[in-house]
Amino acid sequence: MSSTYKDIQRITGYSLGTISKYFNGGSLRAKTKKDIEAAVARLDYRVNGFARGLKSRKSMTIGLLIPEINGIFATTILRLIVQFFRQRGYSCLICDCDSDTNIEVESLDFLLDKMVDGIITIPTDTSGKHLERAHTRNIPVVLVDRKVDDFDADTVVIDNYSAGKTAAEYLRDFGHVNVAVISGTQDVYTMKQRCSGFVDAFSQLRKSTFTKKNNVRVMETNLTVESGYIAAKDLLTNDNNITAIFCANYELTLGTIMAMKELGIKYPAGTSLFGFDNIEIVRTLSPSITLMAQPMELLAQSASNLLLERLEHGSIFSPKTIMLDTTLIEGNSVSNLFDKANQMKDGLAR
Amino acid sequence: MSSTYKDIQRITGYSLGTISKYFNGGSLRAKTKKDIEAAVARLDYRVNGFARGLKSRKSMTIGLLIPEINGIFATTILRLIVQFFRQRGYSCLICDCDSDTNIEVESLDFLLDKMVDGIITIPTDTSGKHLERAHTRNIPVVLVDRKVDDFDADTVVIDNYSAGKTAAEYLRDFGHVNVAVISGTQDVYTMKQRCSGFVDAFSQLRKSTFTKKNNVRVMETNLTVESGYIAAKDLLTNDNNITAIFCANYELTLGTIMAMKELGIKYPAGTSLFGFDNIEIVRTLSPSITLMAQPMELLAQSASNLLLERLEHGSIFSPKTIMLDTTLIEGNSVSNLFDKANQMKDGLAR
DNA sequence: CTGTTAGCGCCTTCAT
DNA sequence: ATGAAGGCGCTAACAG
Repeated sequence: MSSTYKDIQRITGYSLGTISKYFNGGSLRAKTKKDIEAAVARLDYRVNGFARGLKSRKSMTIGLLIPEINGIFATTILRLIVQFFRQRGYSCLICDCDSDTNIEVESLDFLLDKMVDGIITIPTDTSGKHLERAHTRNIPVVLVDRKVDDFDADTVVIDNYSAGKTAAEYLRDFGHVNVAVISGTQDVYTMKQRCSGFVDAFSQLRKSTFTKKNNVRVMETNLTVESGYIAAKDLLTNDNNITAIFCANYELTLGTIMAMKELGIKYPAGTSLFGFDNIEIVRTLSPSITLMAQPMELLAQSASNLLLERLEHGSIFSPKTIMLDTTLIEGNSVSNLFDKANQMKDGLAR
Repeated sequence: MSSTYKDIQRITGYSLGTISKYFNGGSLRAKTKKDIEAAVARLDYRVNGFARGLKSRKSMTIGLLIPEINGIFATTILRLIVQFFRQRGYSCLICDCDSDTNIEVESLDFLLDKMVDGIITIPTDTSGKHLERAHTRNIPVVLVDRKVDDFDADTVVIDNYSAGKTAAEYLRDFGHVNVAVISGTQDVYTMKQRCSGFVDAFSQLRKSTFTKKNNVRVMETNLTVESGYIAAKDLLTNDNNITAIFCANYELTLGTIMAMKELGIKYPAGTSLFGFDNIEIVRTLSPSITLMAQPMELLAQSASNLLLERLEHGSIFSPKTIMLDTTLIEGNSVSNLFDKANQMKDGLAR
């Protein structure tokens, strides 16, 4: 059983009101502070968060709800957010839902039951209706990475469509026509956007330049290294026309690299590779990978600031959406087919 | 502002006590239940966790405290534990401390403040003294993966020393003498144990068999893919005598594989590779990796059961330690130098 | 089976 | 600057 104000009162003689002030920043005599401080130390006293929350209705806790605790993107963002709020006196409560929408709802309720002051989530469910439960209780919600159809709240996403388009244009400018995408399933907001951007860019190309129908083979799989690896291996062993692969997220990029290396296919010489996310190991490989980089810090920071704003100024109305740009990081994983063609004409290298 | 028992009372006419029973499993008339149920639905009522916790002093919540939310081993275990407790009506509260002992203490206090009923932790601090704070409050603690010097509690670890030894003996039996270890720093319990087991096995070897001092070069670095990659690259470019590398955890294994592939060093032909942890992508690579596999499910299950036992039967005394065995998974990443020697004699392969 | 009552530990006026 | 008193929403023990 832990100690309470009463214990401190017994030791110091001060009243409960005075002791409360000590913990909540009232003005006290130096000696009073000292006395209470000593008692606190002696008792190893900690304020009871439940009792405090019961009155103040604030828990100084933020709920974080993400699809997978194993996803590098999510956990990277998560860490930055946790850090942000720790520095401001908030703790974070982390839930993952295994990409299961039922568990997602459960977890949301769990967070609400724990009286979190606000929620930042990468939603799994595409409708997002479950999040209404938070707004009903006047708990602000910030969406990160994925938009949602039926729920309006502050949102931070990157311009996924443009990212896909940029990748496509880059490959096109290097002469690639037969390309493939390794992507997650299209019910994931980011995947759909990135694929659409990519495929649309190539479709326009078809209309204008090419007579033969150009292929954009889109392979959909799970968002894991292993899935990407399997998909890439499948693709590379069965489709010999592909000159370039666009991987729509980090795990898929890594899996594809593993598959290529295993098959002895070098990039860019054998097949060109265009990746996503400038994090972890991919950042240090050589040849370096050409990829679209997301501004992770900015994402985390924007989301955190949006929520903090709501926490400090109340009101859930007129939500903002922030769309951040991705950056093309040029490495050496995409070959220039035009150069190649020229070189062959000139009788140079292969 | 959310609704309370009083609101339900106003609608149904039942007293607070009866309503409380509805939420805590007392026996009520069918009609009474129906009435309350209807009111609850209408109000979208949820029990106030603060008020409940204040009385009952139970939260039906387990605290999980780990070093890094990015570590695959930890998060794999974590998911299994969360699943276990979810099925039994408990929720889990996840904290990571960035491998920072100060944050670890803070996070522990956070968990205690949230009135968790029990804690499962992979400790960062090697002393573990901070965990006393939990026992003082009569909160049971279960340690997973790492032992701790100054705190006695239920513990589940694998036999890391034997794992290292087994790896060493395997390499030795295949004729490897100049070997290297890529490891985390020795202040991490598992790393120290695995390295000791490995190095000891080779030291004995030296005493008995070899005249020349054999090398076990131990490289210590951070427990990330990137660190393993850098260490392996360094090792492989600067030390030509090494015939085999033992990687002491999953991330280091993966990093080493990336480095080898990048340098064009094939395993087992170029340098042999002995890994750790049979998870994720490493499981599917070919040539397959020879490695020591940890029984992840059993680890998670054992830890969960130990804690559940404490939760249901009280008493923190006479803690148990469970030590689980690792399994040698034989792949094709270690070459048999004896065979090779024979083959050369016979004028066969390279 | 249902109602009454007395706190759980803390915060917040309102006095002093 | 300090003390006294009431109540936050819920639980539990005891009546009825």
